[in-house]
Amino acid sequence: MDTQLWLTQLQDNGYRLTDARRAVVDTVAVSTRALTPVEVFDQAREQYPALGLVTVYRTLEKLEELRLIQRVHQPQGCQAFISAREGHQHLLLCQNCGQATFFEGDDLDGFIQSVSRKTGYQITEHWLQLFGLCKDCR
Amino acid sequence: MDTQLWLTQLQDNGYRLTDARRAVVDTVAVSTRALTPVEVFDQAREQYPALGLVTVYRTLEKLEELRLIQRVHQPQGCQAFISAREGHQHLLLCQNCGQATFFEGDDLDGFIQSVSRKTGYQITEHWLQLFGLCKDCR
DNA sequence: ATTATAATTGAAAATGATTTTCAATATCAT
DNA sequence: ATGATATTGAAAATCATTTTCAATTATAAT
Repeated sequence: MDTQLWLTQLQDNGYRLTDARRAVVDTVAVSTRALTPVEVFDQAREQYPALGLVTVYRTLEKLEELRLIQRVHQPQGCQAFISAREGHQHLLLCQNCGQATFFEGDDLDGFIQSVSRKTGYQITEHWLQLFGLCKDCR
Repeated sequence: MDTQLWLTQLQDNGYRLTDARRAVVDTVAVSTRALTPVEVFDQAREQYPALGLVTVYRTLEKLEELRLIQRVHQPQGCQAFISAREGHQHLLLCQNCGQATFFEGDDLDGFIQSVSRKTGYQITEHWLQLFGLCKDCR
């Protein structure tokens, strides 16, 4: 997956490669679901049992800063993270299994311009997120 | 504003009307910005100084349950609430002053259907939020 | 109006998530 | 190999939210 890329990115930005970080990176890079810090902690400890929860928080912070992961907002909470995509992509989340799928969405431009005209706002960013049931859960 | 409506709604749902609740309702119903529990607490205490923060949390919980307010998700955090609109509306937030403006957005149907077709998901809900600068701040 | 009952209150304590501090350890450039 | 320094995990601190509880208050029944 992106594991190797992420490790390289960390190193290129002056961060050191450690077993703790490798375990966190391996866990998050591979997941198709958004994971909370504690979920990352539990899964990553299978690979590196000495891992501390604090290190999970610190590593997630760095990965977010490098835009390799992104925070996922959901009705149940907003602490989960998932591997990010290049460019402008939106998320589609399965309400049953948590499966996350990205999709492109810049067909919105016309719509956004019309909202801008009507409201007088200068619009610089948008969040679009879809919820439903994935192929397997529907 | 919606103050009276909200109080009636609370009462109709078996909740009692108290000075503490009136202060919270007055504060949130009138605000054009999303407010965090502590912001509500501070503002509402100007009207009812004996108010406790716990009561703010409890009242916000009830207002959300009655769908009179809704939680606002932002990059800086997701603890703020704002007066909700009837029907399906989306939020436009000013990144400078926090001003919130609602807009209608169901022109998305075609787009959502196309994503559904491509991904195999049955899509039941969507979140769209725009960020930018309001008329006054741009 | 008075009363009885049950909801509501605020304070304090408990919980849960995240951040900071710190001494020990591990990475990596030399 | 060595040394400078980033990183670690544990414990403590902080911050947001929830729970507990005895006192108070709104309201329905009288």
